[in-house]
Amino acid sequence: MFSKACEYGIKAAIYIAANSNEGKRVSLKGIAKHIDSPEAFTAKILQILARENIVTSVRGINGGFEIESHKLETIFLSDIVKAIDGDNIYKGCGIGLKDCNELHPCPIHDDFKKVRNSLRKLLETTHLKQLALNVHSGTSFLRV
Amino acid sequence: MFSKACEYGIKAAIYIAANSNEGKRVSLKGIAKHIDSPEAFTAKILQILARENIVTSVRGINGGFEIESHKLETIFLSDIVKAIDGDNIYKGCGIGLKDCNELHPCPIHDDFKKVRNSLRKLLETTHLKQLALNVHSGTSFLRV
DNA sequence: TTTAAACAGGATAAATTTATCCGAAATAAA
DNA sequence: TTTATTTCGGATAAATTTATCCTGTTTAAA
Repeated sequence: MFSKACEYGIKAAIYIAANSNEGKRVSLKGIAKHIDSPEAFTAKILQILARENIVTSVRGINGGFEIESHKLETIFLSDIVKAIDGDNIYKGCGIGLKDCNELHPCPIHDDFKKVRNSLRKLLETTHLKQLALNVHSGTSFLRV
Repeated sequence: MFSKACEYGIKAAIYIAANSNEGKRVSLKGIAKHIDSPEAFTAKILQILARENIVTSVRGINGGFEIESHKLETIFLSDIVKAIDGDNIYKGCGIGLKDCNELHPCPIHDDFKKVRNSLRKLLETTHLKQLALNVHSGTSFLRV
């Protein structure tokens, strides 16, 4: 569904969000450990999220990553997916046609439109705060 | 969503189905041309579909690929996707956790379950005959 | 029986994705 | 100011996916 990079990105963002919600900044090392991802690769992904202003990075001692708390409810999964994988997953044609649309549909166009739309809606309405709260309360988990 | 190989596989299967429905056998060359795919790579994918008894291959002059007509309504998109990409796309966890389930859900488990289920249902209820008929009638298209 | 058409499948190459390494830059604390 | 910590970002490597090539086998027709 999503690329590995995107999966790491989603997990990392949720972990950072859960901590930022408590005023805690977290380091790359801590993130990689908690979401069970390769450290250096995760660094690359966090750089993308930082460039896109999804997370804030701070260098030096006691540095790390955080998300401004007022942003927690305005960053949606779609923002993260779009930054890393692009939006083809919920916009493109199911069988990869360049020119697939209502007037010129591929054979599975109508069926896939529903799935893709429900995916898009989900990603565009799920923000980091709700995910972070679930993790924090122990309702859901980020690893194993 | 699907791998390139799987996209080619779906298109090829629909094209073969549309022709088999009219009693016509089609060659690799003809398939690749009509679905706009690389010939040698498409051959590999058709080998997979042949091994899985989804399509029948015939060697030699006038050979090619066909699908037994009685099978057209019993081969579903899920069979093709499963043969090429496996079923992780509509069974696995959205963020790649090994042990994600109701009792131990990832943060996006519930939301994704719906999308994945609708995808699974779609793939498991759409058979080749209906797709082939749409292509044949000009209601939908396989390329460009 | 010879020939040409067509798929099978192993080997290899190209492209992309995933992952690692390392020096540079920034920053807070000693 | 020095030092230790931590992210940044370029280079490189490993793994996977996508794509090509070539030889062998099958088959029908000449």
